[in-house]
Amino acid sequence: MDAVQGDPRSAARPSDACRTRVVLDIVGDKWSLLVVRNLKDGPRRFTELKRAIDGISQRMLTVTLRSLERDGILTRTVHDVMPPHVSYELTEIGVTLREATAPLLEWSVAHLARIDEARAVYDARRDPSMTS
Amino acid sequence: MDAVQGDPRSAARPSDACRTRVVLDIVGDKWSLLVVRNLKDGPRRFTELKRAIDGISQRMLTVTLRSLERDGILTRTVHDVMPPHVSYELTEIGVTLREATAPLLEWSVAHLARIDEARAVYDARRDPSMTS
DNA sequence: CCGTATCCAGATGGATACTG
DNA sequence: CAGTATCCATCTGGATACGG
Repeated sequence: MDAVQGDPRSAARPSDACRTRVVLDIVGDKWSLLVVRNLKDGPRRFTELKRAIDGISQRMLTVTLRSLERDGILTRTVHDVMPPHVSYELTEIGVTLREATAPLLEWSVAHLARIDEARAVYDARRDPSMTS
Repeated sequence: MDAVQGDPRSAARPSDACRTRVVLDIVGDKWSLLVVRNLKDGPRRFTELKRAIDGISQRMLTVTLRSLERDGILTRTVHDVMPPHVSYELTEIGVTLREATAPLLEWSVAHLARIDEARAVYDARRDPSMTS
């Protein structure tokens, strides 16, 4: 809680932790990144998102959208017609966030195979499926 | 589980979810990103990391390091001397991962104020601290 | 010094049923 | 259509104690 004393070569100052925390608080959960990516081509309705994001429950879509709305990543617009019609759209900040996540997504595409391989090697050493 | 049929304009195919999942499985937890960032200047010992990352418990540092090792993000090297000495270092892949996360960190720095503001506005509307 | 083991509280998220 | 409410299983991570 107090200021860092001692040698400053040690890497992380509290603000460092703070920055990573901010990002993870926004997109570190199970669905946020997926929602943000699904809004890349413009506004989408609740049900469209529900169908596009495979496996998400109604509750989690609502929770995720509310959280992103609170953070100013997207806007929620109610069109008061029958039947009810609600659309979600990235804000300017939301667009910049999506762009900032792009390298990470590309990274995962580029290295997915290597990661699977590394995991297999690691697991094989610890759990060699050997008899007795 | 089966192939997507119907109109392809709907944004996310299963592989999309898969990619985001891969990334979040690696750095989506509470400490991984912090550990990766703390290894940016070269190898660090367990205790160095422990002191550098404020608030992390011994258990979580171990768990996080094991996970990153399994994914091929870092290497664990035991120097068999007295007292015991273990050092951790980013692999080539680990370095690329750190680079891929940089935009996201910069994004959080650039937009932190706007996000706080957005949250305050949102909360003020829903919880106006009004009497009855 | 560098862990592992155990226990436990709180957060996360899925299923289901109900509403304007 | 677009939610909300409730309940519950699972996961995450912190505290503590102990071991090589």
